[in-house]
Amino acid sequence: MKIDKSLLSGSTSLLVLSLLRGGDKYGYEMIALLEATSNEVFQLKEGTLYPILHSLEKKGFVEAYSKEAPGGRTRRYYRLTDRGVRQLAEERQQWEVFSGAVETVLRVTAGG
Amino acid sequence: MKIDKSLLSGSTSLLVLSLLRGGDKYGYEMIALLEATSNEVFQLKEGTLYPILHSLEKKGFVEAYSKEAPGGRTRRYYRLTDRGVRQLAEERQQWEVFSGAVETVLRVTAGG
DNA sequence: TTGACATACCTCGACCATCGTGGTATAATG
DNA sequence: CATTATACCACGATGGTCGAGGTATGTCAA
Repeated sequence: MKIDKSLLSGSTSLLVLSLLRGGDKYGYEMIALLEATSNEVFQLKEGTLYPILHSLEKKGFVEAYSKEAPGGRTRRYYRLTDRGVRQLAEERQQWEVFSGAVETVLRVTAGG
Repeated sequence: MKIDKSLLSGSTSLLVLSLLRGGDKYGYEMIALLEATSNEVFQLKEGTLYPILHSLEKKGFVEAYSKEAPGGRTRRYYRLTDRGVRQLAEERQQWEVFSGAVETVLRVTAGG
């Protein structure tokens, strides 16, 4: 199912931080991983992800380092910082509150 | 709890359509109602809601009509059209898919 | 060795949704 | 008569995402 893009707004950093909680990852990997774990619902574009990663780095939530891949190519890995862990917890809670509120409105008004 | 505004993106029309499923309403009323039913999580600004209402009207999902209020003031009520009902069903399903996908990513990557 | 393709990173301009501010007007309150 | 609450609306700014494009390397087959 095609999802309206604007729904994604605001949850991307939560998703990225969440991915990194499972271990360091590089950009291209995250896009594929997000697509796989979400059943193709999330199909982040590179033009979306890289700016997000740079912004998270600037805010001190992630740290980047380069590492040689088996083939000899260099990849840019991202690691969650302590501040990033705290930020993840914060954004997770915001997500719970927000989605809970949406569900409540849907339930109350539509008798669902 | 303060919610990042961008989380709201994309779900506002769902919320508005959903409100109207419970009966015709006017703008000012919707803002107050959304705030109340969501436990103060949603605090739509007028500058946000009215453009949304006009856009929904333009798309044929709602119809507007003026009605005199008890005091003598004129209010602009909005009513869900048949197309609006279908659109609501569509957006509801998108929301379910989307929020389910977020939950999945959170669960898988953070062992929650 | 040449071309095609997948991997991998990045930038930039455009778009769109939301916000904040400000404006208008009426009814109720003191 | 001034203030507050109600009620509608427009407009410029902001910020997140997209699409398109650029660069570079490794792999595979012809």
